This record gives sequence, structure tokens and C-alpha cells, in this order.
Amino acid sequence: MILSTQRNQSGSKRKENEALIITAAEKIFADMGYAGATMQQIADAAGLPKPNLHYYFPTKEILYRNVIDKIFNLWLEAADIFDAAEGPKDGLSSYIDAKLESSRHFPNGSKVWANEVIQGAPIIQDYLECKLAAWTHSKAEIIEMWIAKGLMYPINPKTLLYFIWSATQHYADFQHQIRTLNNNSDLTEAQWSEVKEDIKKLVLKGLGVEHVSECPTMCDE
Amino acid sequence: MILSTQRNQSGSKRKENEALIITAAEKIFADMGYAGATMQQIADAAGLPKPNLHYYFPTKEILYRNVIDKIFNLWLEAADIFDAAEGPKDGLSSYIDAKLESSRHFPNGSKVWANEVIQGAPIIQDYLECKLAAWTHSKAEIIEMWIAKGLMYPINPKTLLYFIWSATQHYADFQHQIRTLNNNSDLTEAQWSEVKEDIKKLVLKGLGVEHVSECPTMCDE
DNA sequence: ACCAGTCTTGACCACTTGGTCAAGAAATTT
DNA sequence: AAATTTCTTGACCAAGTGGTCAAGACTGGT
Repeated sequence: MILSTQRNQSGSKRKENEALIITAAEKIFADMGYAGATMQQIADAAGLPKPNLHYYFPTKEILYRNVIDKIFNLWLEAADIFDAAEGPKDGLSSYIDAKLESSRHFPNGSKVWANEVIQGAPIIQDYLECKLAAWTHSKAEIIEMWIAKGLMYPINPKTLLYFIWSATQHYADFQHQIRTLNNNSDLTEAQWSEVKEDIKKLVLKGLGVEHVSECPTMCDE
Repeated sequence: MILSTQRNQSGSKRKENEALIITAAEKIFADMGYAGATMQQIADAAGLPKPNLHYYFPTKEILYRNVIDKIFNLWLEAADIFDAAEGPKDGLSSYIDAKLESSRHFPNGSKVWANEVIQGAPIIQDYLECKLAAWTHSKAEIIEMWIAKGLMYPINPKTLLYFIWSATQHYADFQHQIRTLNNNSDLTEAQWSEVKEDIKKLVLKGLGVEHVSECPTMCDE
């Protein structure tokens, strides 16, 4: 029997431990906020002594930025779907699905991000100004194109993006509130499906994308 | 010349100072998080020496709970509209308007709440379990009634509530991100109007509430 | 003028926290 | 196996924090 996560080339120890620490830090930062999190808590969560953290990440802020970095890259990836899409129905559906999936399975990242932005992004302002601004702009262009082609009702593209972000990330950021209002249990598989369907239906119908079954006689076309 | 905010009956000094402190605290808690906020910062923001805060609010946590209390009551008030409404079009429009207005003019409260919930509501769990749960339940009943009457498409009432909360509170909680993506300026009056209209349109159409102008010939009725 | 209750404030303390350090243990290289 | 680099860790420290305290100032009533 070979221990799977063992001895993978020299030098990989660093990467292994860095990943371990970042994962632990993500959880603690999400639960406690940046100021509320202590290096000791993170160390305990990672199963390492505190000075070891400082060996890999000299300061709390550097560790934090590494956490944000990981989160932000996941965020970007989730949106590649957008570019590949043929139209709003396809693109928005997939994007909503992807964002809800990540809210469900990786809520901590979203929480850390939310916490940071709420507090005015004191540490990651550069991310907002450069990367996020560019990303948003490129997606807005796609949406504008869809509108121009008459594939959906006109709407300010940014408003739509914020709409989707908020609706989907809400399930990560407010996970605890949702749980409490759900008899203190996490959403079941069935409930998640329902949420997904409801949100997609609402957005798509709201944008006039889905074939609304209001006019069974096809009076116009 | 009479100094306006002066000498209003005896005993009112307490209330005056308490309100002053709570307002200052709201801002600092919103900007720094619970753990990140210091009593000294709050004192400075209120223009009082620190021991004075402890005179009115013995501990940081008690002060914090008072802040939350104020926030939560505003939240509840904003939703009375709901009960008085005749139908979903009226009720949801007004509610969205009210929530967006409060996001615009009192973002700090929303931020404090969000921060707290993200971190698992360590301090205000009782609010969630009692007050918020009851409130949500009563609103869900109204929505269910509307659905039963055929006034809107069927949707899980909680999903709809979360939807509206997230979409509107996003403009408070993520104020900074929105500002950054808006060329570092706050939304103008015109932009706020546009947002309001876009959100209402999207939700109402998504729920099949608004007379969708897709069928100019009124083919159905 | 006096008193009692309310409010104000500078100085202070116990405790926590991010970060350091130096000694040693593993792992790699020569 | 010796040398060198990488990693681990208990003990420690300076700075900042929530909270205290006791002395004083202000207020209204008598």
C-alpha cells in the first residue's frame, strides 16, 4: 500500500503545506473575518504550529492575499462559460448553474470575498480596479451584443451581472441564515435543484429569453 | 441664535449620546467588522472619550447588539408595505423600492448584518431563529396566497424572498465594488432610477406579473 | 448654598495577538 | 558521511485591545 499524498518529488513539500494552510485560512477568514481570524486558529485548523505559518507566509496579510488570489481565479474560471455561449439562454443558464454550484460546494471563498468588499476592499482594491473591472467590461459587451441582436430585453448589463452575482452568491454568503430559516438543516439535493430552476426561470423569463408560454396562439409571429 | 440640538429636557442627554454612539458604531462596525472595530475608533467617530462609551454601553458586545437591534427594526418596518399590498405587482414593487432606498441611504446597517451572518451569526443567532423566522414565514404565506390566486407564476416563496433581499442588499453590501466598477463614482440619481426599474421589471416579468407587452393584440383575453 | 444623581475623563491593567528567534530535525546534495 | 539547504517548533516580545477606576464636573432640585 502506497500512501497516496506522500513524497511527490522534492520541493513539493512547500506546495503541499502552502495549499494546506490556504485551505485552513480560507475557512477561518470566512468564519471570523480578516481581523477576527488569528494566526493561531489558522495554524490549529491546518494542524501546524504557528511559526510554521510564518515560515511559508511571512505575514497575515500576505497569507490573506494568497487566499483571495485563489478565490478570484476560481471566480474567473466559472465565467469562461459565458464567452463560449451561443446566446443568452445558454450562457446565462450555464453561468447561473456554475455560480450556484460554487456557492454550494465552496462557500468559504465567496464569504471571504464578500467580507472584504463590504469593508471597502482595504486589502484587495487593486483586484477590483484591474482584474474585475476588465472582466466585467468584457462580459458587459457580450450582453450588449445579445441585446442588440434582439435575443433578450434591454437591460443595463452591469445591473444584470450584479443581479446574477447577488442571487447566486447569496446562497454562499448567507448560508447560515438560509440554513436557519430551513429548520436548521442544509438545503437538500431536491431543494438545491428547485432553487436552481426557480432562479433560472425567473431571470430568463424576466429577460424575455425563455419562450414564455403566455401566448399559446403565437399571435405575433 | 439658539443651538438647535441643545438642552431638550432633562434625561434626554442619555438618549442623545446613545444615538450618537450607535450611529458611529454602525459605521465603524460596517467598515471594520465586529472584531476589527475598536472601541477607540468608535469613540473617535462619535467625538467622545472611550470610557464614555463604556458608561453608556458596558461592553463592546452590548453596543453591537444595540446596533443590530436598530438595523433589524428598520428591516422589519420596510416590509409592512408587504402586508398592505393588494397583489404581487403592488407589493413586490413597493418592497423592492423600499429595500433599494434603504440600501442607498443606509448602507451601513445592511453591511453590519451581512458581516454578522456571513460569520455564522455568532452574536445574533436568536434574532434569526425567532424574529426573522417568524417574519419570513408570514411573508411566505402572503406570497403563497398570491400564487394560489393565480396572480403570479409559482415559485418557492423563500427563494423569491432571498432573491429580492440579495438583489437589493447587494447595492448596500457591495457598494464599494459597484462604485469601483462605475469609474470610482457613486451611482447618480439617474443610475439609481435605472437600477430600480431594471430590477423591478426583471422580477415582475420573471413572475409573469407585469402585463408583458409581448402580445399587443391581447390574443388571450 | 448645598446635595445627589448623572456624566466625563486621564491614567491604568490584564490579556491577546502578530511576529521573531535560535536551536534543532529532516531531507538533499556532494 | 559530511555539508547544506529546507523545514519545524517552543519560548519569547512589543504593541494594541477591551475594560476599569477613581477623581472630578455638570445638572437640577431644595
